[in-house]
Amino acid sequence: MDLSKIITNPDKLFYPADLIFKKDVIAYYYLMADHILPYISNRPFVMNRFPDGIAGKSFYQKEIPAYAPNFLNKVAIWHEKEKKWVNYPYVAHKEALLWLVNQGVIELHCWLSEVPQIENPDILVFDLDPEPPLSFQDCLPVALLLREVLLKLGLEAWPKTSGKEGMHLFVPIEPKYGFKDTTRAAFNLCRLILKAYPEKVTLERVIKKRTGKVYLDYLQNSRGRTMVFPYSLRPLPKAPVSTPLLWEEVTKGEISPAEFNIKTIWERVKKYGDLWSNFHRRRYDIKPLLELM
DNA sequence: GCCGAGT
DNA sequence: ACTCGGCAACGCCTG
DNA sequence: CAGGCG
Ligand SMILES: [Mn+2]
Ligand SMILES: [Mn+2]
Repeated sequence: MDLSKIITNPDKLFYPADLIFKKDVIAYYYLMADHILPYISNRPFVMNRFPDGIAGKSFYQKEIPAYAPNFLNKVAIWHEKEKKWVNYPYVAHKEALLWLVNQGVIELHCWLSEVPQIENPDILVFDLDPEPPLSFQDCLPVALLLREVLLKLGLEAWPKTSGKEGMHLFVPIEPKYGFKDTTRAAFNLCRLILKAYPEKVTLERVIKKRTGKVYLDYLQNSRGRTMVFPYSLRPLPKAPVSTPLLWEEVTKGEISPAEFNIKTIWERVKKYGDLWSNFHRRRYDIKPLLELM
């Protein structure tokens, strides 16, 4: 791979307050690629682009640019409302990832399904969004209860920080259901959590009704929605990283998401490697969740 | 980051 | 030669 | 139905 053919403007300032340059973002993804690719490979990718850094104008882009190189793959996805096909890029190797990063992509936003089975998600997600002034700490007991119930039903959840204040649990599933099924499965479990923790969580879609609660955003499992994937940088001061966690850390609660960032993450990766390295060893059937009534 | 339309 | 706008809807839920 | 939401 010839980086000099892929990278432009390496000295552009991307995180002004932290003196983090475009070349630092490129280097981060170059060095982290082996930990990232197992999770994002072959997933339809939505580009959230910051060509002038996090303080500049940003935009989302689904359609792969006409000028993209052949080594960036694409997949046509039907958009029902617009009645048209949209060609999404998907990453299959490091070179493709770095090309996207050079385009100003800072965050890794991917579908929960993989090519070619794009209509069958292989991840079920539990998206914990603490409504301010709640914070990451308030997600912890909710995440633990989710894990406990999932284990009782025979499913395994993998925790990470979102990089902001929230938390994500990913459950690897067999890609044999549709998005409506996985969304229903997530809803069923979230409804159970609401029953157990009515003071802590909410399923309300109207923001004004969420005050003081953690929003369990089960709709994040719908078709066309994306999630931030493991080891994604976030476009926030200090360049926080969406960081895989030990359940022991979730239990102890002595961590905060801001401590995992582009500068500090390497010490953690050296100590633990990829904490999700066994994520793909087993996939689960969501049937027990569909039967929760 | 790059293209294309307008000036 | 230069500037400037565009680059994203999807699909669900609520009232 | 229009509008909110992520
Ligand atoms: Mn979230
Ligand atoms: Mn959310």
